[in-house]
Amino acid sequence: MRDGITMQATETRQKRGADWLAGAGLRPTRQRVALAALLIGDGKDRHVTAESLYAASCDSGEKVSLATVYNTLRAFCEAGLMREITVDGSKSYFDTNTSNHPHFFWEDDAHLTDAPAEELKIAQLPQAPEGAEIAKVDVVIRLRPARG
Amino acid sequence: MRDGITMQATETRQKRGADWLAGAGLRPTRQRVALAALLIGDGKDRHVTAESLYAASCDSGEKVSLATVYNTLRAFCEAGLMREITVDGSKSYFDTNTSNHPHFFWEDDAHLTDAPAEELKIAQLPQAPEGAEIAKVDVVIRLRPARG
DNA sequence: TTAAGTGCAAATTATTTGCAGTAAG
DNA sequence: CTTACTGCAAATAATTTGCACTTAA
Repeated sequence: MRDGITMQATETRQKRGADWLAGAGLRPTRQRVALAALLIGDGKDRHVTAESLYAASCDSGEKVSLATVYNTLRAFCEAGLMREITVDGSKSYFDTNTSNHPHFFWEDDAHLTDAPAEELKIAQLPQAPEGAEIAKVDVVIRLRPARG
Repeated sequence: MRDGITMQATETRQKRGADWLAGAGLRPTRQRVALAALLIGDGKDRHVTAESLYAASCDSGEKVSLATVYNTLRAFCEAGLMREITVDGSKSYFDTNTSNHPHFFWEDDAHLTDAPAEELKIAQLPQAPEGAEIAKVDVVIRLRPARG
């Protein structure tokens, strides 16, 4: 073990992943535990696409098919463990932080990060039209490299 | 002419469409004028998908291929005549209202409408991280049918 | 044992593109 | 005339699905 703080034993990360699954009543299969470990193993929030998570799992040496990555991300969302974020028409992003919060979308390399929720203050929101109610408000702050 | 107010002559609508194109320096081909007439012919803002606009053009009797609808919507966006809105991972929406304003997304039938910009008051926005600047802030208010 | 999960390859959906023909300036 | 536009059909890209096989409970 080269680094006691940042490099956790794989077993620890997998334990956390398994617990996370158990909390949602999901069957802890080898591939789900592996993906869960990659997603929340170090306790940090993460934003992934199916492709990026698939790449990460390949890198980590775990063998999980791309179809399973897709199915698993869907299952995690349905179980309330993750949230799907819509920012770019072409692909779907998934966030391990399920609280309601704004996002930064970096237009130059199309990646997503959390924006500090406490810095966003909405003083007034348009009211929902008759017969409808607000399900969710999505705020995406698109960023580009600063000029100069 | 059955209705002098709501039913405008096709020529009038097409004239408007042609002017709109001319204002952006786009060549007024038959298909562009037809699509433009459908989009802004009556002066109202409109939200379309490539498919919905294609369907509308078929209904109106104009013959425009789906590929051309896609290419034309892109061209209109590049020319600044329309704005692309990202709300649903699966398809792209296009808005004839190019001002910065929030949207209502009706989850039950996946359609989009404008939300009143004056009713949205953002008191504070997260500041852009070092080296980045805010290009745009997208606000999408997701609606579901009110319970009951 | 048995219902749920997995992996592959084929299917779908939204969108783009190559290219030959058509039309606008 | 000359370059941009159009339409078709084929190509892509992201994602889903059918189905035989595996595995957790």
